[in-house]
Amino acid sequence: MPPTRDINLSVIKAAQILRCLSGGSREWLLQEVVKTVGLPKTVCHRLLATLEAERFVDRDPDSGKYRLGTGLLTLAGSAQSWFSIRASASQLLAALAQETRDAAILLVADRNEALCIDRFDGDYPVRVEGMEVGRRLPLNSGGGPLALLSFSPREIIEAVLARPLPARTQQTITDPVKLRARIQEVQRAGYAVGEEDAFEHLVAVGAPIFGSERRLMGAISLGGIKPRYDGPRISALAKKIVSVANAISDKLGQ
Amino acid sequence: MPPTRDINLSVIKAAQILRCLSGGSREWLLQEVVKTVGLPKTVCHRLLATLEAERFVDRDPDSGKYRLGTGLLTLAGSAQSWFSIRASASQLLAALAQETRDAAILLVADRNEALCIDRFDGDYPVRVEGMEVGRRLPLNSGGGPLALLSFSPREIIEAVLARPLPARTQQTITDPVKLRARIQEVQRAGYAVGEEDAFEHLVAVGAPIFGSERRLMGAISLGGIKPRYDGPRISALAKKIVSVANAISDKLGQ
DNA sequence: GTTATCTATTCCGATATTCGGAACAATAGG
DNA sequence: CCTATTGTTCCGAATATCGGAATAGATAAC
Repeated sequence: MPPTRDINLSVIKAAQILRCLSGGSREWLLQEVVKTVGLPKTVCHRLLATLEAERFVDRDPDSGKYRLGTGLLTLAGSAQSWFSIRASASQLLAALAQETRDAAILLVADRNEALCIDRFDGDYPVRVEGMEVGRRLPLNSGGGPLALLSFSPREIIEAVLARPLPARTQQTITDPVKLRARIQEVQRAGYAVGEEDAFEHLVAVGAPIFGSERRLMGAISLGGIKPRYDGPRISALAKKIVSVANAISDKLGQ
Repeated sequence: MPPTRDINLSVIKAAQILRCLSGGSREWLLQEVVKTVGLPKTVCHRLLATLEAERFVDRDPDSGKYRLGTGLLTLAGSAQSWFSIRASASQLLAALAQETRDAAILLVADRNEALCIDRFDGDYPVRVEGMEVGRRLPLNSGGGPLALLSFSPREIIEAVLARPLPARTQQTITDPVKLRARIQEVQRAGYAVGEEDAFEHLVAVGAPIFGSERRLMGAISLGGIKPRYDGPRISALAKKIVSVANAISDKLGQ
């Protein structure tokens, strides 16, 4: 690690460890953390002990294995409160999820990515994995992110088009020319359909949410497994999703 | 700060700063952070810069003020996944909130406190503040926490009774003798009603959730403003809440 | 029951890193 | 234009972090 001034290396190491623990949905042995982050055992141990004292890390009382701690929930709760759309959207999103039985999520743009800030699941027995609260997607993959991208200010669209487009699946649009065409399509339609372009076997339909002066505030998206999304249902859902998105926009405008 | 071995002071300071930012639901000037946490300006500045690089902190592009960052959402999402009750409860809780129009929350016991790990709001226009995801309550205040406490293992109950009972409002039970009696009442009834004992003007009804072998896994609670909770409605709601809690318990048992 | 092999934890001197006062920008207000 | 207030950069001194090695504890092997 280069001894850069004006930065605290210990905090960076601690963040590395937290990110390590956030991967794999499992509990971690000290030794596994050591191997993954590549720091000396003593350092990991000390940092983990500190993070545990601060409740950012929990450990299993029996096995002594490490996992992320509940203190993070508390902080994240405060962080979430910055997104005022959540309050306006939650009711309508929950109803949408219930009615369609699929997963309804709320996205905002964050550093040229789509960040999921809320989610409601319908009762369809196959649960959609991958887009939980806090997860991110590149703006070129998925119905929600595409809706977000297509109604973003021109400079953001150009910025995204200028950089390499990450491929999440075979279906992801990675050609900037094609993406530009797709964006125009979405702008015309008012919604975006993503078929297995963000997650295999999943389809999602997204629509944008606007605040006052038609400023883009976020997007909603409804997603489920491919077999449930044939042509006619997509059209029907698209109408519904756009109307819910508009309702949220109206609520925001007030 | 004492130079304690086996702990990383920089990380502790960073945590202090994060907690500072989480307070007040507002953005913070560097100087305000300095005053609040009591560390030198240079140190705060460096730590904030590091936390920003790690996305634990965001700053307003115009004002330069600091707030908690979106990286915390991502970590918290992983942390939340440890609570498997969430998946079993979400459907039923959402339906409960919709039907009653009030706020339905899911609690678990964490270090002798009640930790809110999920929440669904009904559409009643007065929003219940105070118990968002990540917030904590002492086990002696509020319908949910009381339900949690009353069905906890004996040793936890005794541990809580042995320590001083924090008063959140005038109505909070702070006398261990009275609390013991109350616990027995709740055990008999199968649910707990908290009237303005956790938050002024709010009433909540809580019921426990059990896993296999009747091990306590958490509690649900439904809450709203006092005028909406007269005697008859409380009785009716209690029945409903207990039945929802039982349904969640059943789902967990499978 | 004993040994071997894993773990996690503690110790402590060397040294790289953090500290933090002071000087410097940048911005706003009078 | 000057003053006040904020955020940022600088850099030598001080000290907290580092990390190899030793210890303790737990589990598996024989």
